[in-house]
Amino acid sequence: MTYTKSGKTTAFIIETVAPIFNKHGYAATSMHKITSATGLTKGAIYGNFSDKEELAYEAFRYNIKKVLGLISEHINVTNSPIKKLLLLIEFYKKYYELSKNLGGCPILNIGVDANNQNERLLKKVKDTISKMEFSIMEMVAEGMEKGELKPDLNPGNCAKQIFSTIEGAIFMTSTMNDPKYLDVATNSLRETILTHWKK
Amino acid sequence: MTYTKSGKTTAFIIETVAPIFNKHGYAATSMHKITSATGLTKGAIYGNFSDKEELAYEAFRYNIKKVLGLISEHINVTNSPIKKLLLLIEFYKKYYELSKNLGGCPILNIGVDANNQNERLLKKVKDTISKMEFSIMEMVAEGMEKGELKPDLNPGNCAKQIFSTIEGAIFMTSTMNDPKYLDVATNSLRETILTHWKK
DNA sequence: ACAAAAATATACCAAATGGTATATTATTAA
DNA sequence: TTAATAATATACCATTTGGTATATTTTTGT
Repeated sequence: MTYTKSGKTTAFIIETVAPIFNKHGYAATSMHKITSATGLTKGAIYGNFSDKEELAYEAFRYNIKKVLGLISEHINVTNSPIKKLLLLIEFYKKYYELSKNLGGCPILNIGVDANNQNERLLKKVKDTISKMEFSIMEMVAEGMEKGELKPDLNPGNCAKQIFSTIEGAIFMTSTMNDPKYLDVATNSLRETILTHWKK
Repeated sequence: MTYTKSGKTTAFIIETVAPIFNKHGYAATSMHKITSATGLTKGAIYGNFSDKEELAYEAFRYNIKKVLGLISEHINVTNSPIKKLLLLIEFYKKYYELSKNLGGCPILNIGVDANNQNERLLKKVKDTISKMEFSIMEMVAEGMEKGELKPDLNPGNCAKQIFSTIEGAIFMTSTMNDPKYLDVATNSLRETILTHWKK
């Protein structure tokens, strides 16, 4: 087998740098931090990425891919839409621990950091949010079709409520360093689904 | 009358600089931005503030004072705790417009920005959140005492839920540039209060 | 094993960074 | 009005910033 190095360093840099950008934001992440964290020189970094912005962009993509992967994994054990919704909410109960590895929630951190600062990154955050919101919306809609959920729900609003509530709890929990907020929020969402949305 | 200039420039600098720090964060707000925005020189800035951090700190304090002032103003037209809660929620319906002047929500923006970056600023954010949460908790507790709210509520959890939900909606609305999230969140909170918390 | 190509390190750059010492200008109280 | 004082401007500083040209090393296909 012809061992190929191509792409390996690129991936290593992204992995290493992803939590740094996520934790400290774009402006506060210097090239020096990046070289010292990776143990590589600027030559290596700029040989693999055109500039700091591309690095930040790829770092965000990496983090999102990771989170979305874990979510699908956790959710796709059932075909029932309502069960999927409940599993999604359950996923975020343990999200505080997970997000510590990532350096926080990428959507929240980069969303705030890139706003009014980096158009391209902000667009990527927006696209990610839209995508996740759409997935939740589909679950609700499918739940209505299958008769699991009440027929008078607004799937778009439900999706907005779920995602917005979760992001708020993530912000509070990570700012206050207290998992209680995620607890309260996920409990409240579960109650809403079971006692008001469920048919 | 002996006109005194003392403190006037200090106040002017804070006012001018507050939305900048709020919008761009600490690291991305350079002293150059500050001097060009105020039309003053570094001499004037450093004559009034010891360093950049103090400026950022005072800027946050200024923004918070502004927001808290508007909230009290909006809420303190009644003595009924439940009405106060509903007015609080109503206040955030129009918060998107308001926050544009401030350069976003200071609690959200500085909370995320200062996390893992600036201990002193983060502490101030935490204190502010605790304070606001405590106020909400008191409203709920008083509502229970006065018989406006059901007696089996957990005031601390209620406060966490309200504040957390609102911050999430602010994040989503300002990131997606769509007031819909604040709409959905405030409607949902109002419903919860009126149909589940109200006696 | 070897030449070509790809990846990385070194040494540098101009510009920007936060901050300061000192000169200059405004303001103050007498 | 004037001398003292407070506030601001100017000119400077060392350090750090993101980035690059080029030299060196590694990896690759043969």
